[in-house]
Formats: sequence, structure tokens, C-alpha cells
Amino acid sequence: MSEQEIIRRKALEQIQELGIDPYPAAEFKVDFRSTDFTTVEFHENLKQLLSAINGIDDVDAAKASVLKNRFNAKKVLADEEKPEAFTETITVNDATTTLEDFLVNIKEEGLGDFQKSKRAKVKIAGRFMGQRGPFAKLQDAHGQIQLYIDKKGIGASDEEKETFKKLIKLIDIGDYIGVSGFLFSTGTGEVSIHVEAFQLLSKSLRPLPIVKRDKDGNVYDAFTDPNQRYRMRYVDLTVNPEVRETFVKRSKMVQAMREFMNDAGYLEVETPILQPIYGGASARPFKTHHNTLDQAFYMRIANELYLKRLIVGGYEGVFEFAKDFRNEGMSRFHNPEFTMMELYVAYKDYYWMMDFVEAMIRHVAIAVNGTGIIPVGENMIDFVQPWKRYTMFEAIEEYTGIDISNMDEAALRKTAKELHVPIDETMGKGKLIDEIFGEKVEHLLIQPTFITDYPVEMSPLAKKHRSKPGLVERFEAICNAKELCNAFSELNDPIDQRQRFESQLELGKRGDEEAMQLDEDFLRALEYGMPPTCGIGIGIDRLAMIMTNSNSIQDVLFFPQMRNE
RNA sequence: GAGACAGUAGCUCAGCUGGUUAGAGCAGUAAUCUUUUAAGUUACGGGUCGUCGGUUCGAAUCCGACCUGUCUCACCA
Repeated sequence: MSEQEIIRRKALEQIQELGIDPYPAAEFKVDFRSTDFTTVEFHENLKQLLSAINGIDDVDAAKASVLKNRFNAKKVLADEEKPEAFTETITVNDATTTLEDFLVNIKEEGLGDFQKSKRAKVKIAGRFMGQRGPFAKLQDAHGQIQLYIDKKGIGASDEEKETFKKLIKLIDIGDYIGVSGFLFSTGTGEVSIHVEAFQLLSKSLRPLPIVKRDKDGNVYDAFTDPNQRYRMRYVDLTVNPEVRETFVKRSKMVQAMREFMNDAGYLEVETPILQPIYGGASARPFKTHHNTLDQAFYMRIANELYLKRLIVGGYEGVFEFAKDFRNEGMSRFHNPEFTMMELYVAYKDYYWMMDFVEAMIRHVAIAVNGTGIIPVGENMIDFVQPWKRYTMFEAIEEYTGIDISNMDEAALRKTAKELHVPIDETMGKGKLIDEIFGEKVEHLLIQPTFITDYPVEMSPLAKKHRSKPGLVERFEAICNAKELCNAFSELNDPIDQRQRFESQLELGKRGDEEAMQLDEDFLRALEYGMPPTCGIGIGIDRLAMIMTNSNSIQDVLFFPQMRNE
């Protein structure tokens, strides 16, 4: 244990010797949050008051004057007639008071002897985050608020005051406390709580990193080491409010998507994570074992085949926010477990889905950030404008000037070499096209862009294109040079699907570890008949990175996977 | 999986052409002060320099292995 930890444990013992439980069980009823009444609002009200009383139009000058002269509202009001504008009432927790009275009270500097009934009483809990003289900071889930703590003692009796004087010396940064008191404003105009009752709610035995912020928002001694931040996310969340905000945004994002799909009438479902046959994507799985069944299971790499079974079963639309697991490399874009939202809608095709997802993502962007145009890295990404739509061939022609739509394999190979796209002998026509696209186009697509009509070889679950041989009805949306979603008109021809699975099996025999397995039950389902259906998968973590302007997937996962400590 | 870089106090970092007893700021402790808009004043404490091994009279510093992480690349969403 470090010196500071030993000191805190001694403080804990001393608190217990005072007869105080450092980990009390009882509920602490909070009726106020740190941001319920902000300093900015206070100054706005003060500016209005000044303007009304003194006829001051230049409120900024008035504010300066207030700060300079340590304006005392009570004094001014005594000399002037009380303005009509301030008879409106406000409510802070249960106490209703006029705005004027409230301002008078909070301008009393909290120390005068004005009528207690007029004070706005609040009760708040959070972490004790440091003190300077009689002023302390309390941090709750929403932010920080200043406390005024009279070190001469708090309590009804002298005995209580003495106990408090001992207790306050044993309170450390990071301790959870609950206080009640009345709101007031300090001489410099910071809304604060004059503490009248103080309770320790939970003692913190380890010192938190101290992050300093000045008034211009500059951060000093930030807690930035990713290793520590990810392993001790609780510390990260405590001292880095922008991290808390990121996850609030992520939650809003998921909520907005869920609302959008619920409103469309689709059903949120849950499907197995432990699957006897993994399918629905090309990836290497995690393998596990069930003891009672004495049978191997795979952690799902996708839920596609299960959701389509539900469409076979007759639902109009089903979706799932699914944790998927892929036993592959890790990077700032890849975590072994990640979240994918998949949606399947009966009687729709991929043209319809493009419109749907475009509208949904626009809705999400606005719900999360209040605007559809959001900063991502060095770019501003615009989700409001209609997204560009290219076929894959058009996109390649646009960015390389070469039309490859009618080329055979030999010509494609030659073109790839000319474009310095790395290829090897095993690549077929589809893979060659995909490589050219990946090398020459994808990284240039910053604004959301639909790429449609992929080679059939790469899409064993997608329906053949209605008019273009060799292609499937598939699209991806690319945004910030990364795939945002992947969708297709689902293959519902059971004969064709069996053939596609069989060619995947061939790939598997040749050593492709990511080749799909043949799922007999899924084929049986298709043989009963699946309506024409369009499906889509959206990488939730990737979308969260964009919506929160995060540079790595670890920054949008509370607990990214890491090697054991 | 490959390469580059990094690990020193609770936190952020100096020190690293080997050389007294390893430093700073914040945090902490004790006094003092009873205030403020980044940290009042004074004093004090705090370290197995990632781990193990080697070179050397002497290693935080040089060498090797290992552990952990970061970045880039490969696979992938």
C-alpha cells in the first residue's frame, strides 16, 4: 500500500471511532443535481434584474459592473421599486419562490440572516473533489457544484459541531458525501450550496488522479494512459467527464435507432449467442463446449441466419442489437466482441433499404448531437444531404478513370497491376474487383456514400442482381473511409442458397478458415419459403466512433478486451 | 502475426553520452490562513526507476530475455 492509501485507512478507523459508519446503508434522498441551476443561468437572471431595476441595456457591461462592485441585490431592491418582471415564480425542489426573492437570497452571500423560509433548500450527493478554504467541490453524475462548508462546525448542538470538525478533516478527495443546505452565490457569482447538514456516504481508500482544468478549459495533468484508462474505467469516468459524455451519446444513439425501428413497426428480438453452427458472416469463431450436451458450440459471428428464420416464421420485420464474437486481430477498429445491429424486413429490396438507413442515420445523428452535420477527425460529415450512390463499377471509374465493368479476369488482373493494387494468383474475378475498390476508392469516401452491386463470389447470402449478371443486389454505406453498414436483398431461393453454401465448402476445403459452413436447418427454413426480404447490418461500435468523434473502438466500449493484468 | 516506440512517487513528467543520497509540479501530511476562479504561506513525508539476468569498481542510464501497453502494417466489422 502506498503512503496515501495507509493514511486513508487510518482516516477510516478514526471515522469509525467517532461513531460514524463510513458505509451507511440508508437511502440518501437527492432532490437536486449539480447542473439544475447553473452559474450561467444565475448570471442571466442577474443581468435581467439589473436591466429591469436600473434600465441598463448593456447587460454585459452590467455583469462586469456586478462582478466589480460585488453587487448586492438586496441593497438595490431596497432603494428601488420592485420590478413586475420578477414576480414570476420558480421551483427548486419543493420550495416555490419568486425569482426575485430567490435572487435576493442567493445574493445574500449565504451568510446574512435572512428568513430561512425563503431559502431554496437542496439536497445533493456525489464525490467530494477537493477544497480550498471553506469552499469544496462536489461532483455528481452531471457535473460539479461548489459547497460552502463552515469549518467552525455544522450541526444543531455544540457536540455535533465538534464531531463535524473532526469528521471534515478525515474527508478525502473521492469520498462520496451527501449534503443539504441552501443555494446562494459567492461574491464572484458562483452558485454554491451553503451546507447545513453533511453526511459521509462512502469512504474512498485510494487517491484519484487529480486532473486540473483552468477557466479556459485547458487541462493539466490529465489521466490519459490508455492502459490505465481502459483497465480502470471507473477512474477514467470519474476524472474525465468527456468520457462519461461519450457513453451517454452512445446510449442515445442506440435508443434513437431502436425508436426509429419500433416506430416502423418492427420487432426487437433475441437470438442465440451459442450456436452449433456459426454462420452469417466470413470470420473465425470462438469455440466452446457444453458439458451436459457434450457438444461443441460456437460464439456467434453474426445472427443473420436466425433472424431470417424469423422472417420465414412470418414476422414483417425483426431486428436485434447483437454482441458478436470474432476470433481475429485486434486494433483500434477491432475488438473480439462487438455490437452489430441487424434488421430484416419482408417484401422489401435493397433500394428500399438505402432510403430507410439513410433516414435512420440522419435521425440518429440529430438525436445524438442535435445536428446532422458532425465533426469527425479533421472532417465535417454531413448526414443531412442525400448520400451519393455509386455502383461499385461507377465508383472505381470515378476514382481511377478506368471502366472495368466489362473486363474478364485476365483484363482485371492486368488493370490491378497497372494500378499497383497488390494481388495474388488465388484471387478470382470478384476478389480482384474488391481489391481494386479497397485500394483505390474506399479510403477516399469521407461523406456517407452508398456503393451498390457487388460481385456474387463475395456475397453467398445475397440475391443475384435482377438485371446484372455476376453481381448481387448488395450495398455498403462507406463513411469516414470505413464501412458503416452492409445490406442486401436476401437470397431466398433455397436451391441457389445450397449451391452457394457448397461453393463455400469448397473454399473451406482449400484452407479458407473464414468460409461459411453449410447450415441444413437454415436451408430447410428457406425451403418452407421466405418472402422477398431485405436485411442490413450496422456496426454499432463503428457508428458510435463517428457519432462521438472517437479515434478508437476502445473509446466507445466501456471495457475493451485486454490481455490479463 | 511483423516493425517502431514506451514503462521512473497516487497522477503528469524530467533525469538516460554509466559516477555522490533519483528530481519537479499537482496530490498527501502538519502547521498557518477562513479565502477563490488553475493551484494562499511554511515545513515535511512519499520511489524494488516494469520484471529477471548480464557487462562494470559502480546501472534508472549500456546489453539480453520476458511482461504490459501505444502507434503503424497484415486479417477483419
